[in-house]
Amino acid sequence: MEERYIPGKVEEKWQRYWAERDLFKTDMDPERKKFYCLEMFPYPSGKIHMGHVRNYAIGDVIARYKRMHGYNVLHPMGWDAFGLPAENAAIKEGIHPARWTYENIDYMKNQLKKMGLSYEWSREVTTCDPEYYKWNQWFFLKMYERGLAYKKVSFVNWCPSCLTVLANEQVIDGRCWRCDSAVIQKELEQWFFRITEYAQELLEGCDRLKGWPENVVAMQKNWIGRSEGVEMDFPVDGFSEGIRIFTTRPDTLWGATFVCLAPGHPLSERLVTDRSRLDEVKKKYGKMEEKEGLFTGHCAINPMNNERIPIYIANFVLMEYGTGAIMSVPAHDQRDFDFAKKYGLPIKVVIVPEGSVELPSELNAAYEDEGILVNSGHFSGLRSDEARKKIGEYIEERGIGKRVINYKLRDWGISRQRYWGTPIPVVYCGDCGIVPVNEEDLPVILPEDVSFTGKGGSPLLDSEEFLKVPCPRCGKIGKRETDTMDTFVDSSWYFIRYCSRKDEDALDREKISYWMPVEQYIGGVEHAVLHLLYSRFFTRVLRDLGIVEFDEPFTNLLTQGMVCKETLRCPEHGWLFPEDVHDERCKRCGSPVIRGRVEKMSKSKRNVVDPDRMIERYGADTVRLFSLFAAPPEKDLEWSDKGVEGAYRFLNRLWSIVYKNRDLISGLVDEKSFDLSKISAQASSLLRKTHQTIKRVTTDIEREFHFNTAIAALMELVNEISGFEKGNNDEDLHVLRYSIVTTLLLLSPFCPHITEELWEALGCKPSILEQRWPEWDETIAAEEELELVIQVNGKVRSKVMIPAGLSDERIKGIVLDDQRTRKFIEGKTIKNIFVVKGKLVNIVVDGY
RNA sequence: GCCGGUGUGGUGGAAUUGGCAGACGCGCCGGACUCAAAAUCCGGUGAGGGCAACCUCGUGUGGGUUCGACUCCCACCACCGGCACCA
Repeated sequence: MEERYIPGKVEEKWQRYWAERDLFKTDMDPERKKFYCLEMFPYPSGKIHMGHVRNYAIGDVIARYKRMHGYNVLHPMGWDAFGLPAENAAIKEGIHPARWTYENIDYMKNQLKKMGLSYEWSREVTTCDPEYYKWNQWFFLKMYERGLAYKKVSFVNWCPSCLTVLANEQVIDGRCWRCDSAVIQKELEQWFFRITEYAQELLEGCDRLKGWPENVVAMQKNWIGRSEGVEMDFPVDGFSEGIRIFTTRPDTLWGATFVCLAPGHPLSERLVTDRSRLDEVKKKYGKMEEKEGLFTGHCAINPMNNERIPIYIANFVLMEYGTGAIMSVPAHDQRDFDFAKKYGLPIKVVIVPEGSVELPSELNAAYEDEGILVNSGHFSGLRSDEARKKIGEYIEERGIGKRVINYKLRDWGISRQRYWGTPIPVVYCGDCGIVPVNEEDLPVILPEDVSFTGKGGSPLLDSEEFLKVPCPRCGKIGKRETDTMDTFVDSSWYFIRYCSRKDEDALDREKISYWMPVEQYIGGVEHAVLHLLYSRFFTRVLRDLGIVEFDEPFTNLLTQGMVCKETLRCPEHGWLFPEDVHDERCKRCGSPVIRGRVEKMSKSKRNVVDPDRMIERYGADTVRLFSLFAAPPEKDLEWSDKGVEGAYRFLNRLWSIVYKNRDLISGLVDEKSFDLSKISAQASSLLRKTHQTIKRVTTDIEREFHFNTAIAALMELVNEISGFEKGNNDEDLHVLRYSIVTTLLLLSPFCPHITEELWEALGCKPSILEQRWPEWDETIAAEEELELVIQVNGKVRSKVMIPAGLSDERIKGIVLDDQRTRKFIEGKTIKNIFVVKGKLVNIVVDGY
C-alpha cells in the first residue's frame, strides 16, 4: 500500500477481510461472559440518515470495545419491516409493499456494510417475514387464551389520512405521529392488549431501571400515571343502581353539587330521553376547546350529606378513566367550576386555606389547593390529607365505597385497518362467534395478490381467498379478521428473536436465557413511552408464558441525541440548501441569507447531510469519528462540515506519522515494559502520556460512554507522538512503537478500518479487533513532577514544580519559600493553609 | 398547569469527590514552505488594562454555605423536551 491514505480502498479491503472470515459471528458459550449490545432496528424507509449513522456508530464502538475486553458479544441487526410507508408507496407508485420493502432493505444493508459495523448478519430479523410474524400471531393466541387480548367497542383515535386507528401512544399533540394529520375520535370495535393488567408492575419496575436515563423513566411513570382515591356509589332517584364515581379528593365530597357522566357511559343512554342532544354532546367528546353538557333530568343523592344533586352528561368526562363518572366540586376543581358557571350550578366551598377563615363568597376560580375542611359534617376542621385518610376509612366501614388505585395507562389498541402488517389470527363464525385460528395453522399468511387503490379500506377486504375460511371450530364458512396488528407488536420482542439464528428455534429457552437481557440498548428518545413500554409489557407476558425468566429486557439504555444542522432561509424562496447560497446571499434572488436555528435534520428544512456522500468523500472512519467526537452521545449533535474535515485531518495525520516511522519500528518486537534508565526524558514522557491515555480513554468509555473526551485524549497522544524525537538510544524506538501501537488499539473501536490497515503496516498480525484492550500501569501514568498551584485567599498567585509524593509539611515549606507567593503574604498573618494532595495549596491570610 | 432537562469563549464542547475555568476540535490571527495558491507544518487566540513582569473581571441572574463554588443550597430568568379536561 502506498503512503497516501485512501479511505475507500482501505475500508473495502477490511470489510471484505472481516466478512470472509466471519469475524463477528458469535455462539452461545456458557464459559464466557456475554454482552448483548443492541441498537434499535430501523424502518426500511429507503436510505439511512445521519441519525442512524450516529446510533450505529455508538453501538459499534461499545460492541467492539467489549469484544476487546474478552466478552462474548451479541451484536445483531434487523428490519422493522411492516408499516404504512410501504403501502403508501404501493398506492402512489404501484409497487408492491413487499418488493418496496425488500429492495429498501437491500440498499440500506449495503449502506450499513459500508460503515464497517460489526454486525452478525446471520441473525438478521425481518419482521415482514412469515417466519417472524408467525410468532406475533402465536403470542396473540396465547394472550387471547389468557384474556390478555380482547375485543371491545370504544372511542379510538382515528387518523383520517392514514385511514387507521392509532394507539394513544401514537397520538402526539392531537396529531398522527406519522403523518401529522389531526386525529379524530371514532367509535369502533377493536382488538386490545391488556397492558393495564401490568400497570402496577410496570410502574414498580421503573424504580429498578437503574441503567436508564432518568427522563425516560420519568416519562414512563408519568404515562402509567398512578393515582390513589376512592370509588363510591351515588344513588339515583328512581333507579335501583347508583352511579359509581372515582375521586382523588374525597376531602371535597361535601362540596359536590352535581354529577357528570361520560357520553359513552352505559347509564347515559337510559337516563337521557333526547337522543339527538346526546349525540351532539358525544360529537364533542374529548374535544378540548369547550365544555359541553346536557342535563339528564335526573338527580343523584350525595351519600355524605344526602343532598339531591343533578346528573349531567359532560363531554370532558372520559369513559376510559376511572369509572366514566365523576362527582363535580366546582369550588375546588377548575373544570367543574367552568362547567358550573356555564350551566348556572351552585358552587359550595368546603376547603379553606390553612390559617384563613374563609374564601371570598364570589369565587372567580376554583381553589384547588389543600386546606382545612369546612361544612363537611364531623370532618370539618381536619386538614385535607388527614380528612382523605379518615373519610376513606369511614366510607369503607359503612360499605358505601372503597379506596382504589387508578392508572392513566389504557389498554393497547392493536388493530390497524391496513394491509402491510401481521394478520390477526381470528375467524368470525356465524355460529361460534370469535374463533382463534389453530396454532398448527400458523402463520396466517398475508396474501400478496391484492390491489392497492388507496380507497375504501383495507385491500384484504378484496381477497376472497383470504377472507372466506372455514371456522376452525365448526368448519362452517366464516369471515377472517382483516385488521392487521400495530407494527409496535413486531418490535416488542425482536430482541429475543436475535438470540437464535434464522434457521433455528425462535424461542430456544436456553439461548434466550444465555443472551438476554440486553446489557446495552441504544436508540432515540422518541420511543420513551412507545416501543420501550410495549417491550417491557411483552417481556412480562412472555415471562408469564414461561418463555423467559426475567422481567426487564433492557438493563442499560442510552438515548442518543438528535443530529442537527444549521438552517438557511431566503426571505423570497424559503429554506435553502447550502449550495443555493453564495457569499451569504441566495443564488436565485441575491437576498441576504438568514442563518436560522440549529434544527434536527429534515428534508423539508433542507439541512440534511447524506451519509453516502460523506462516506464516499471522507470514508466511514471519518464519519464515525466525527459523529462520536462532536458531542457526548446523549446530547444533540450539531453537524459541521468543517468539523468533519478536522476528523479527516486527524486520521491523515495519524496515517503519515505511522508511515514516517514505519521503517524504524515495523521490525521491532513488541514490548510492554521498559528499562526506564535506558530511555530518554522525551521517551519517558511519551510513555507516561501513553499510559495516561489508556487510562483516560478507558474510564471515559466506562463512564457514560463519553467518546468525545476519549477521542480528545487520543488526539493529545497523537500530538505528542508527532512531536517526539528519539534520543540517542534504541530503546526509545521501542517506546515509540509501543505508543503508536497502543494508539491504534485504543482508536480501533472508533475507526476500525484505518487502524487495521496501520496495524498491518507495522507488521502486526491482523485482526486488530481480536486484540486485547491495553492496560495501564498506574505508577507509569503518575507524574514524577507535579505542578503545584498556590493560592492566597482563593486566588491563584503562583505555580511551582514539585516532586510527587511530598508530605504536607514539606509542601508548606516550599510554598512559603516561593518568591512570588511571598509578595502576597508578607506582613500578613497566616490564618490557615489548606493542602490538596498533589494539586493545590491555599494560604488564608488576614488583612487582605 | 404538572414532570424532566439545559444554560460555560467567536463556535462544538472539556473540567473524576467542591480545588488552576476554557482540555480537544472548529474558526480566526501570525509565521514557515511556495513564483503564487491549495494542502501541510509551527506559534498565538475569554474580556479589559499595562511597554512589561503582572493586575482586574469572567461559567444565565440574585443571594447563601465554604479557606475555596461551573460544581452544593435557596429564589428567579431564559430556552428545550414530555404529559395535559386523567376527576
